[in-house]
Amino acid sequence: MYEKKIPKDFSCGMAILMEIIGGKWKSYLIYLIANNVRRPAELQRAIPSASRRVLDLQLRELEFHGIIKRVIYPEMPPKVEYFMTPFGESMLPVVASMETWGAEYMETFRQLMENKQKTMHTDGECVEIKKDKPVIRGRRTLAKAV
Amino acid sequence: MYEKKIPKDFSCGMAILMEIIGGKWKSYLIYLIANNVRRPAELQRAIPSASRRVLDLQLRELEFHGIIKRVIYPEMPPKVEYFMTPFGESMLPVVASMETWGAEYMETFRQLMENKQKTMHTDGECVEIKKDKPVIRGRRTLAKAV
DNA sequence: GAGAATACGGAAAAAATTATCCGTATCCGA
DNA sequence: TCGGATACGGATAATTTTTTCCGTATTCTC
Repeated sequence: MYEKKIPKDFSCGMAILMEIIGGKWKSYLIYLIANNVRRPAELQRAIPSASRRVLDLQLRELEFHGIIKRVIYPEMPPKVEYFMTPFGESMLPVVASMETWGAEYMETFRQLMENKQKTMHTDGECVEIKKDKPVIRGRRTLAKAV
Repeated sequence: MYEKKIPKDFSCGMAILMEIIGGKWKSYLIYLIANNVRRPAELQRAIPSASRRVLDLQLRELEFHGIIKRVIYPEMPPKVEYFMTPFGESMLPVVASMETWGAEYMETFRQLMENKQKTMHTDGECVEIKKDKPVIRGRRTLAKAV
């Protein structure tokens, strides 16, 4: 594993949760494994936009953190399956609530971002913005304004 | 803001939530602001391990994502306050559940990590590990074992 | 026997995030 | 008038994460 240089401080709950599910695909992996998608190749097919390598790495980390368990069947061709540990299962409600919130506010979020886009790329007239943003944003402008 | 090169896909709830609170200190900031720590300097004092710069950046992003609102009082010396937006408040229960889970399992997690440490740095005898890990971990070993 | 599937790892490049250090400006108090 | 408080931004370095591309090995099918 990559050797970290900046020590981490796990004195608060969020830090721990983030350490565990912070990776780009980890929450997907947890979700999938909890829903019986167990084998590496299946997981890769389920998340095609992720490279095989990262999924591997993140699965290792989830295993390292005690969230999932890797079971190897000594067969040929190789067979591996992942299972949630009890510790991992304990976090499913949290993951679910995160997913639920995100899904519920997906539209809100998208529309918000769309509006930003508009006001950011329109070089012609971003009137409302020009009205207050400079005053709000710039230090210099504020100074002048006062 | 840093211009991203890999487009993001917000088709799932987790991705949205992560986009919003993924930053290193964002959840702290949300927590603090929701608990009436409003002014930039206060926030910085509350999170001394974070550099001023990152907090600024992450506050900008939270504002950009519609989670908090920045209110400028045109005074001298400068005064700024952050407030949760309704959208931001809607995510407080989720943040709370994340924090709660993390706090609840903090000890579990720490002990787990401690054990890993032991088995990783003991060069003398990590007997249990040697018994099964190599078989589990290495491809080659498995091949031989079969 | 070539090519698919299974599973995995190393090395290096690319991308993203965070840290560090510099600067701006005003005001207040010693 | 100097140091500290307020608040902020640019540029660059360091760190971390993710991607890409290479390789290993076995078995089964065509």
